[in-house]
Amino acid sequence: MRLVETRDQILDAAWNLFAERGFEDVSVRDVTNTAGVNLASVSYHFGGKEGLIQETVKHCMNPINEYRIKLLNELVTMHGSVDEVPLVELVTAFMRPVVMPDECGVRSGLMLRMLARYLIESDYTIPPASRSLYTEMIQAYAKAFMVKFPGVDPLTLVKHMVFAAGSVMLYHGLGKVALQLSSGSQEDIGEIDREEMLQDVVEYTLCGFGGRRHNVD
Amino acid sequence: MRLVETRDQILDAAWNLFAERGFEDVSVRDVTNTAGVNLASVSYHFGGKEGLIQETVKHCMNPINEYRIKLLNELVTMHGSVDEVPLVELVTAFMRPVVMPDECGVRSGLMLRMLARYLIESDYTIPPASRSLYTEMIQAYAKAFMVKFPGVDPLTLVKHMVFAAGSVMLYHGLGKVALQLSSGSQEDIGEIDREEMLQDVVEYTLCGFGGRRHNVD
DNA sequence: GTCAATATTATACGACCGTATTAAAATGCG
DNA sequence: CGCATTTTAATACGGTCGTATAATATTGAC
Repeated sequence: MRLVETRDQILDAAWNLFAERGFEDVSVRDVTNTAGVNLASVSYHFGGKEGLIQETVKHCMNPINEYRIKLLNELVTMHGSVDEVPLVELVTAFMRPVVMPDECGVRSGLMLRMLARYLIESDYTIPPASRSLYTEMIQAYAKAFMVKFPGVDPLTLVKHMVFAAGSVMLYHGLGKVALQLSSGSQEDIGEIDREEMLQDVVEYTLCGFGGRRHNVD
Repeated sequence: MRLVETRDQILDAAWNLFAERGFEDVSVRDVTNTAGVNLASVSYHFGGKEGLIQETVKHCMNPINEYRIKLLNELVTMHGSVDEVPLVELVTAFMRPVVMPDECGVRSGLMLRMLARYLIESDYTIPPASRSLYTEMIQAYAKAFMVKFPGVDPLTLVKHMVFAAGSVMLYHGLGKVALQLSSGSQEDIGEIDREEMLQDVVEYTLCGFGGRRHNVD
């Protein structure tokens, strides 16, 4: 079956190029040349460039949110009920798919970058093909956090989820720069350890969610 | 003096257009038409599109970091020494310029969006014209946080600063969406109250920096 | 093997892009 | 005023873009 191959080759090339250089900066010709297929294939399979973008983002975003839901469900069944799931595991389930996208089939650390790109360039609009899943995910976690923090305003919890999602967004890119600058050294700091990063951001998020101020000063 | 007017008109138009639609998506013609000046003015005053972008970003980024440094200095002189500045005020000084850009002459809430755009599209590279100021700012705050947390690994503190900066980045855009989704309602939630947002994100950041876990479960 | 459906290719079209060139106009100074 | 400098304007150029069209090739069912 040739049809599947071509379509997937295009998506594969689009994924890498879009993530690396952005949607506007990559031409349909760039994609088809990289994929080794004909220019017109994009129109045929995706209806045009915009369709290709939507499909590419969907193939990146949906597995993340599916993985989040899966992890949450696993936690609930494992501990019997939502309110028995430790907060740290809840937060980890929420963050892990973003830091470790490979675990849900989303390759490469370019994922966050492409997602950020799309969100910003599309006026923070979740692509239609991913919206219902996103809603489901947000609501599931919101409900879980509401169980853990019965006294806290639900809106505040959602805000914290957004803060948490944002925290990790700059880490891949700016994090390296900032770390480099602050340490004063010019040499590249190299790849960031993902497990350590996950632990860091979970700890940080955990404190933010906890909502209690540390007793310094 | 006509020269200043034209240059400023271009920067003004570029600011709005770039923030709203992105750098790639806005043509030099869009800018000059909006500004009501001739197409060639951009080449003349900025050397080309790239020069215009750099200048626009600089005019948005530098005041933010200058304001951050200014607030920090004020706090130090006010309280006598760094270690006497309450942590909450330190975090507020770091966050406030980003949430309230108008206070340092950076108009409109499009600032964060344009900055995010630029950082992502430029591979998280701070523009050369803003780099030294950025470095100065990061190092000043890093030093201050090190005073407040003498036992904490400096690298961890920088990470927390990056987390904090990221937290607020999605709030303008995705925050609205998420809040809307989670509440289940379809209607637009309207403009976000900035003072409330600052308070929220400061509180959240404060907890993250505190590094102590809340005693839920 | 035939044939309709599906998939791929080659190619052309019109539109818009960023920049350079050249001329016109405005400005500042003696 | 007169003139050199700076600024604005009109326009042309080469290139690339996304898309549509038409022809060719491949597939799968009978």
